[in-house]
Amino acid sequence: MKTPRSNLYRDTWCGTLGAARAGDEVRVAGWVHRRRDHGGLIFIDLRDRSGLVQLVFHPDSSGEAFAAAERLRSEHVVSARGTVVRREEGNVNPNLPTGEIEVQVGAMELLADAETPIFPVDEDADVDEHTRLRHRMLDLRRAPMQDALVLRHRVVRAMRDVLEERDFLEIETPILTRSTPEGARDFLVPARLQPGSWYALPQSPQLFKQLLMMSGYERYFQIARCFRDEDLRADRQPEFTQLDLEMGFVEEDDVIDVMEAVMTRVFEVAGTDVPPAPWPRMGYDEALARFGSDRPDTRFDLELHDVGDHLRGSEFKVFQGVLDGGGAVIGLNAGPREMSRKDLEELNEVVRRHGGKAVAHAFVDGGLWRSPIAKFFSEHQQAQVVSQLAGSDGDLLLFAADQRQVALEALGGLRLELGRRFGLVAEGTHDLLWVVDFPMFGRDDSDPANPRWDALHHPFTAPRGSFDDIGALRSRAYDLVLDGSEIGGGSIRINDPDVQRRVFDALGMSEEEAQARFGFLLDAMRYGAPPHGGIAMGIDRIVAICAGRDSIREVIAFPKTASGGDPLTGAPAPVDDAQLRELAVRSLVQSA
RNA sequence: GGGGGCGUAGCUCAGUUGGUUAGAGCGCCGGCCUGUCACGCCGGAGGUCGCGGGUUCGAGUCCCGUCGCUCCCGCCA
Repeated sequence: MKTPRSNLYRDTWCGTLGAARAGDEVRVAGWVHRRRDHGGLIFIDLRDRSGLVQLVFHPDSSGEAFAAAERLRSEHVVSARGTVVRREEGNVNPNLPTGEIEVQVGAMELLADAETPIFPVDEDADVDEHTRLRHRMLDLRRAPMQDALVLRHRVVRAMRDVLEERDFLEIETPILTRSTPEGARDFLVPARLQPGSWYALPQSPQLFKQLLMMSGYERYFQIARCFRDEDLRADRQPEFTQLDLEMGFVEEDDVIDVMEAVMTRVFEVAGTDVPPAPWPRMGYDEALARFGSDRPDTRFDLELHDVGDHLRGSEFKVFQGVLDGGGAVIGLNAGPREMSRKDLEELNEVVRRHGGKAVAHAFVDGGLWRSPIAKFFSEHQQAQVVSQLAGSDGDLLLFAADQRQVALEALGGLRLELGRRFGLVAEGTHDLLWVVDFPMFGRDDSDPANPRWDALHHPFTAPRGSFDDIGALRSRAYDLVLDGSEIGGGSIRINDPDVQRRVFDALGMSEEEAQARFGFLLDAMRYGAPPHGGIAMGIDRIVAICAGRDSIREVIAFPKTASGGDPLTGAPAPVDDAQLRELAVRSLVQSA
């Protein structure tokens, strides 16, 4: 860190002191990290943002400072003046960057008392997350949080740097905007000046950035806060941050090229070892077929195979029924695994959780199966499957039978669980790929009376192919996947109002409805809309993975709990009836 | 909306089959200590066992409900 401007409290950072400063008079300020009181000699580790330095208090050199030091406790805030002294030979602390020196204090001022911290600030021991969040100001003092937020700053800085080099403009878009059906539930804000009407917080700046392209800005980006009122997860918060960008006159390769440059710099500054760009691209169909996911974790194999062809015509009614019904039997080779009955039952549970019905198993034995279901299949069938799955003696083969997509996704979920359970990913290894060629629409049959098409990406994504077969239409979308986590996604957008109308139509939106909700976009397209496309990257997820954290809450200064609350501020909280009246809002919830 | 896990001292945890006065480490407080750096030694304080109800002679332990946290499915790019 650069030398701070000298003032009343400090003229140097604790963590920057070293042997080169020996003999200097310095003024340092910070928090009492630890104290070691030897009665006649007191050591204080003083902490500021830059690190630690050891202060020494001798009773003879400054009785007043020594007396004050006797009363210091953890997290007291002090400013101290003294001399940087080289430590004697045996007193050097090699574990401390400033361990070659110490500051012999001549004068000290206590700037603020501190109550005993509710949990230790000076060590990284696990503390219940709710306690950490309720006292986040203490938690944020601890090294892991400081490291994470510094890393986050560097990552965002790297993004800005690369985009600056490539002539992007950083432009802000509204936070109070109009409700748009981009899939997720909106956060709503009542409009006082127009009783009965509501703003929505943006799920993303999607429409605004497209308008910016139509307005001639050509290369835009924003570090954008986005809001989605859906249930939380380890990698999902109701408000989150994206690197949002859009480019005019581009096709897929242009956007991907920029993002590979951006992310390469990001991984560089984060010290995250990833394969060099360009990163491989995999079609959606292939990702699903091989890994049972549209965001495959390619750091380990255990790939999926459709083994149905070998198993047709068996006496095993479960498989045969599925095959007769147009379904598939998917298998994977889990490798040489010891599995108790209980373990196998747990695998069943995993498969069920991911939408499957059950998992069948067979151990490879002499090129054939040792399995409760082996008797239903001919030796030829067993051998064919063993061969297709490259099975060796002792390998555990696992099968799921269902509608093809269901079986693939269920076994894909099982694959991830096996990867975790058997530690198939070496610590610190990362893998990246682009997933491309997504279907434009997904079939939603959840309501049998009203089957319909949903946009798999969002309805502004440019389609590829013919509207004659909506199910076969592909989209010009691309997702970037890191270690099985979707860290970003984007697409080439529609810039032709007729195509946009056809997409709305396919989604079951009437002409009038489309005009009412997106008239401004359709209008804009009629006044000279260039071909354009872009991408949005999930900064929270990227930083979490680079920092090796399991949850994005670990890289957000003030995150929310799984129920959407903030234990620090108590948000969300009830408001006065007077406030509601002013907003023309009536609560349907009985107050307690 | 559904399923799993957790809730005992300030923090992290143990607590047997339901059985006397609920324990440990760290932290905290007091005393001693001039070269420690997770300082050390001696002593001490500290508990609504998340909350409510039930079963029982007796509940931290069993049952029901409830609250909070968390992971996953649904949902969500």
